[in-house]
Amino acid sequence: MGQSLTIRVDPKGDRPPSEQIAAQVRFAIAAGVIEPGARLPSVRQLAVEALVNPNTVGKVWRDLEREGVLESRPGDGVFVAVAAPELCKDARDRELTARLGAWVNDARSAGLEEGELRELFERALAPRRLRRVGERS
Amino acid sequence: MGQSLTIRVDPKGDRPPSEQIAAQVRFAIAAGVIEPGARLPSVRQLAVEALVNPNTVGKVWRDLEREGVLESRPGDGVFVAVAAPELCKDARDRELTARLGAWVNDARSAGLEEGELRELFERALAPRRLRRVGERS
DNA sequence: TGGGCCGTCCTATCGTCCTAGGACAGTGCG
DNA sequence: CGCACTGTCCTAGGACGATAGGACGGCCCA
Repeated sequence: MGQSLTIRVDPKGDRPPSEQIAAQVRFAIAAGVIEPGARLPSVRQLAVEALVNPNTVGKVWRDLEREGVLESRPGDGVFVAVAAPELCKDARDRELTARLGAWVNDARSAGLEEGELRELFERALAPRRLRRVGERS
Repeated sequence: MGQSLTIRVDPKGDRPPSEQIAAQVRFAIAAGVIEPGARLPSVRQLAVEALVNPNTVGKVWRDLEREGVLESRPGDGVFVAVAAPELCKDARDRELTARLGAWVNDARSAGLEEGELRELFERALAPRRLRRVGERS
């Protein structure tokens, strides 16, 4: 319980660091890893951990406050809002649905049939099983 | 048959226009919509259709030629290479697998169980059916 | 041969995002 | 009170991609 939250940022990912951080925070709240009233790492502290600029973290905190997910108390810290879980679950479902819809759309336009989509999905669900032939379970 | 290829670019999408065009071309080749030897739209022509800069299209043609997908004959046009379908199918499968893997990873970190993942997947496969609650199965 | 189309290349400019470093006011605690 | 910590704000700069406009040589066909 010491570390309630671990943020990982890939500086050369296809999505900017600020969005990566925001998405991870939203998902953590939706999953119940962080609960309303909980305090988040400070701008400078998380900046060191995630290897980003303090301004980048500050921007995320500000954006999430405008969404109603966080409550910022200058001089004290930022905290998870009461309505945050509901908001984040909605946002999570919307984002996951949109991404999966785009994936299905792209896969179909690339000539894959429904059976192949299902096969890829099953493989993605169980990446540990049926990896190679002779592998310890 | 008149229009062998229609490229759509969303200027404010999360991915840059050049990558959107390259992905659509690769997918079209993988799907068999365009076959080896076929001629692609000219840099200037596609630039007008897709509402992008000719330099952007030129960059895509050059990148895809370095991949071995296209063959550029200056003064004549760019054409689908013989080995392109194989290359594009591999690239397509790798990209779709990676994207779906990332999706499953994110969905799990957001607190969703395997059953919920399957439900979202079924819904994405059949967006027309089971829209609302009270519907015959 | 000449005109039109082709891909390529060049320089310059713009917008967006992250980085960098500093300054400020508010809060909590000893 | 005084100090450490908090979020916020400001200016400046760089990286990256797209845009803009032009110039070059190659290819096809009348």
